[in-house]
Amino acid sequence: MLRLTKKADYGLIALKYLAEQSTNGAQSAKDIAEAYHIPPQLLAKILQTLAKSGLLVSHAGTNGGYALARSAHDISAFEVIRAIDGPLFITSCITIHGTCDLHGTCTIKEPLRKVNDSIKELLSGIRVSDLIEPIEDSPAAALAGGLVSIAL
Amino acid sequence: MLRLTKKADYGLIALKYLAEQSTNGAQSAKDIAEAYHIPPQLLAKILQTLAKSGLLVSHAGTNGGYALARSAHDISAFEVIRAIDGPLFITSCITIHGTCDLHGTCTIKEPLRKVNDSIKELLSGIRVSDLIEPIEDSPAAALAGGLVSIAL
DNA sequence: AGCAACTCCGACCGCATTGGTCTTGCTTAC
DNA sequence: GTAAGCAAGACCAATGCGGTCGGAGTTGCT
Repeated sequence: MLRLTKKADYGLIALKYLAEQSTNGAQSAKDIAEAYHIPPQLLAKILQTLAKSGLLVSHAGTNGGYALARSAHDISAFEVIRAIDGPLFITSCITIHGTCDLHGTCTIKEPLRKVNDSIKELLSGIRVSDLIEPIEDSPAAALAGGLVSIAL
Repeated sequence: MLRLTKKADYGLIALKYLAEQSTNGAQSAKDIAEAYHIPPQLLAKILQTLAKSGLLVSHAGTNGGYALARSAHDISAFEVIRAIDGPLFITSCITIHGTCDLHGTCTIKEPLRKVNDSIKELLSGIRVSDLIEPIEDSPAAALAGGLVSIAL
């Protein structure tokens, strides 16, 4: 259920790495890939996508590479996932056009949309900076954006 | 992002229908399929899966069909989705064996697992019975299981 | 300025999964 | 016995994910 793609995984890992190494200037796709044993060319493509989305800035040439466009604290996991996987939704009922392909007889669309929004808020509350420090369960809870309510 | 399969959609729709028609005895797969313009044979396969998972009871023969095994109030959306789509997880890092394929260097596994659990709780709080009545935003909020907290 | 190394960038491809169909066999009610 | 309905399996097409390849542009060094 609810699988997000490997690309999104890689993207998050890369962003975390870039956040950690932000003082060392730009990091090349190859370096990041080697650090985590990720297929280099695949990661390169992911980073390109993120750069096109404005989350990263790219710098070509020798000693070039990628760097965060914003502070790690201002980039949410939701933005990253949406940039990579596209604006997909929890259910096929909810398309980009908002229309349901079930001839208007789909009756579970609205409840699922609420779930969709809740998940969206959930992910929006998670920042790249939150991924860095080792997890401290209790105190980080407040930091993470706290509570997400679901109203059916 | 976070798409759940069309099969799960169909399954939820069918369960909602069965909950509504629970007083009329068993409903055949064909009837449900026609009511919502769903491919009959596909829905049949989905209902078989749900029956095998113990969420539905099947009754063969004339006037046979499917009925809810439990009260609509006791079946959560999470159970339905898991029964149909299997025990998949939000990220490829979290496999059934709990091992990460990134050679132990995956550093975002733990945060994402928390997200995974939160979504699981979110869906567990939604019952089939909640899908039936038209959405009343405010009062239903409390009914739906209330608040899901995420601790990073 | 010219060269060479480095890095980004876009197009391309195989394969797994999903959505959907067909066929056959078994069970039950009338 | 027959018709209605479930059960179960193989089978097929398409979408999209994961991964690869070659090219174009930029930078630093001499």
